[in-house]
This record gives sequence, C-alpha cells and structure tokens, in this order.
Amino acid sequence: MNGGSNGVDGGHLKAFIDRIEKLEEEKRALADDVKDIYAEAKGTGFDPKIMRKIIALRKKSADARAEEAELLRLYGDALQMTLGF
Amino acid sequence: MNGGSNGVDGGHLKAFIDRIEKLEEEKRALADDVKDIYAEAKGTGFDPKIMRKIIALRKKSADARAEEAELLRLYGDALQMTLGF
Amino acid sequence: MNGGSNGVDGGHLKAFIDRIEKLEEEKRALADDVKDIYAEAKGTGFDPKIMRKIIALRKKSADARAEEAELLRLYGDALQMTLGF
Amino acid sequence: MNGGSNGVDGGHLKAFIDRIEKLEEEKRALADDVKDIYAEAKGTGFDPKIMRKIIALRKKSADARAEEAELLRLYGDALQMTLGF
DNA sequence: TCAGATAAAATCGCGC
DNA sequence: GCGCGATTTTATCTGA
Repeated sequence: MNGGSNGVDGGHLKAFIDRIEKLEEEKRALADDVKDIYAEAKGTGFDPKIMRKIIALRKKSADARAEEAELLRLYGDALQMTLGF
Repeated sequence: MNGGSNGVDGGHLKAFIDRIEKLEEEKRALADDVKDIYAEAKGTGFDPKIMRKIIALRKKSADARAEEAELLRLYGDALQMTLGF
Repeated sequence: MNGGSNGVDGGHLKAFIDRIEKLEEEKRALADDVKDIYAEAKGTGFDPKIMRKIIALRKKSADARAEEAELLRLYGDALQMTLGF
Repeated sequence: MNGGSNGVDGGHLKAFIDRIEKLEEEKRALADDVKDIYAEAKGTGFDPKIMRKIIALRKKSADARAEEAELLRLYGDALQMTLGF
C-alpha cells in the first residue's frame, strides 16, 4: 500500500507538507521585506504607524470606509465622545 | 549555600515563580470575562469590532486623537485618497 | 432615547464599555504586579529572562498534556475510531 | 511639491506604499496557494486539521532545537561561563 | 452565520 | 534612542 503499514500514503502526505512549508517560508521572507521597507520609510521621515493605517484604509472600499466611520461616529456620539474627526 | 548545590536558591526562586503564575492565572480569568462581555454586547446588537475601536480611541487623549486624524488626513491627501471622514 | 438620539442606546453601550475598561484596568494592574515581581527577583540576583523561560516551559508542559489528548482525539477521529473519552 | 501641497512628499510616500502593497499582495497569493494545497490534500483524503498539527509539530521541533541551544546559552550566561559557541 | 482555531499586527521590554 | 525579540491583542479563516 505504501511505505508504512497503516493505510496512510506517507509519500503523498510528505509532498503536500513540503509544498506548504516551502510556501510558508516564502511568506516569511516577504514579511521581512515589508519590515525593511517600513524601516526605510521611517528613515526618510515617514511615520510607519500612520502608513499602516493608510494601507489598511486603502484595502477597504470607499463605501466600507465611510460606513465604518459612520458607525464610529454613532457609537462615539452615543457615548458623548469628541472623536476629533 | 542553599537547598540545591549549584548556587541557585531554589526555594526563593520557586516563591517568585508561584506568585507570577498565580497572577498570570488571574489575568487569564479576566481576559475570559472580557470576552464574555463582548459576546453579551454582540447578543444585544452592538458591533464588537466598533466597540474595540471606541475603547482604543478612549485610551488616547482628545489631543492625540486629533493629531493622529490630522496626520492621516495629510498622508491621505498626499496620496489623493478620499478617506470618507 | 439617549444623549445622541441617533438610535444607539448609549446608556447600554456605556455600561458594557465601562465593564470592559474596568476589567482591562485590572489586567493592567496584574501585569504591573508581575513586572514588579520580575524586577524584585532581578534585584535579588535572578535572571528574569531565564525565569520567563522556566515559566514558559512549565506552561508548555501543561499545554503538552492537553495537546497530547487532543492529538489522540484527532488521529482517532481521522481513523473513524470511537475513543470513548 | 505634490498633489496635496501640504508638506508631505506624496510621490515618495506613494512609492513606499506601492512597494509594500505589492509585497502584501504576493503574501496573499502565497497564502491562497497554501489554502489550495490544503483543499487538494483534503480532496485526496487527508485531514487538513491534522496536517496543520503535523506542520506545527515539525516547526516546534525546529524551534525546540534552537531553544535548547538558547537555554544552554542562557544558563551558561547566568553562571558566567564562557561556552565558546 | 457564528464560534473556535490560525495567523497577522501592535505593543512592550530588553540590550546595544 | 533604536532596533530586536517576545508577548499580547486583533483580524482572518475554516468548519459546523
């Protein structure tokens, strides 16, 4: 049946796992690259924290952004907070 | 020297570690309580995600909130984005 | 309806948020206590970094027991066995 | 100076953000690939949940080796030994 | 859709 | 003070 004797195709399983581990490794490398860019941007005077927020906002549609801002406003108003925006 | 024979006061060390582990356990219990409250709030129609944002905003001073919003605006404007707020 | 009169029950929302913030505050206090103990231990000659490792290992041992049981369950399930626990 | 004329170098900022977003997109693509492999494996009879456990254990084993060396280092350091590696 | 698990991100403390 | 590593918190994803 296979190398083992328990009905599990170890070779096939190992191929899947190797492929996954390779991809995960590539993801880690890309994450490192991203970190480097943030560091570089910081070195030229940009605020990485704000950059992250901008990027998060860009991932959402304009509608989604507006809706979330509206909800924040509603909740903040109900709590009588001054949100500052 | 001490109970052991390697220069480390095991009894003293254990006392420290027991105290820390007890406090960590209490922290875990509180974290569970928080999770329960979010679930309860969700059950009555509130959006936990927005609640988290509100709580995060409340942790900052009004000035800090305004300054961050201003930076977001500056960056967004430089990118010609419409932020929606 | 509430201060904001916008359909959000501010009183109810505030009650939830107050409860959460209170619990978070207690968590912070406990975290400070933990930090103090590490500082105290450091002051008496113990290395906090090693202490953290020790505590992590103790926790890992506990987790390992739980995980062992879970893995048994998983494998048993994958093999369509009824383990009975 | 830029589109916004507010003191933020939009062109420079945009270049950084574009690079980051491109890398994040690649990360997402890799994550999708991983997801596909899990799905494919599932289709051939493997249990993805167990596979994840296996991979976590393999990673943990690698980490464990690193940690063992680190603990050696830590304890050696705590004892003011020169290990030479 | 929702809870539970997994992964990503932000935060914090340390050492240089 | 700044980057780095570790912890904690937040968001995403899978399966019921």
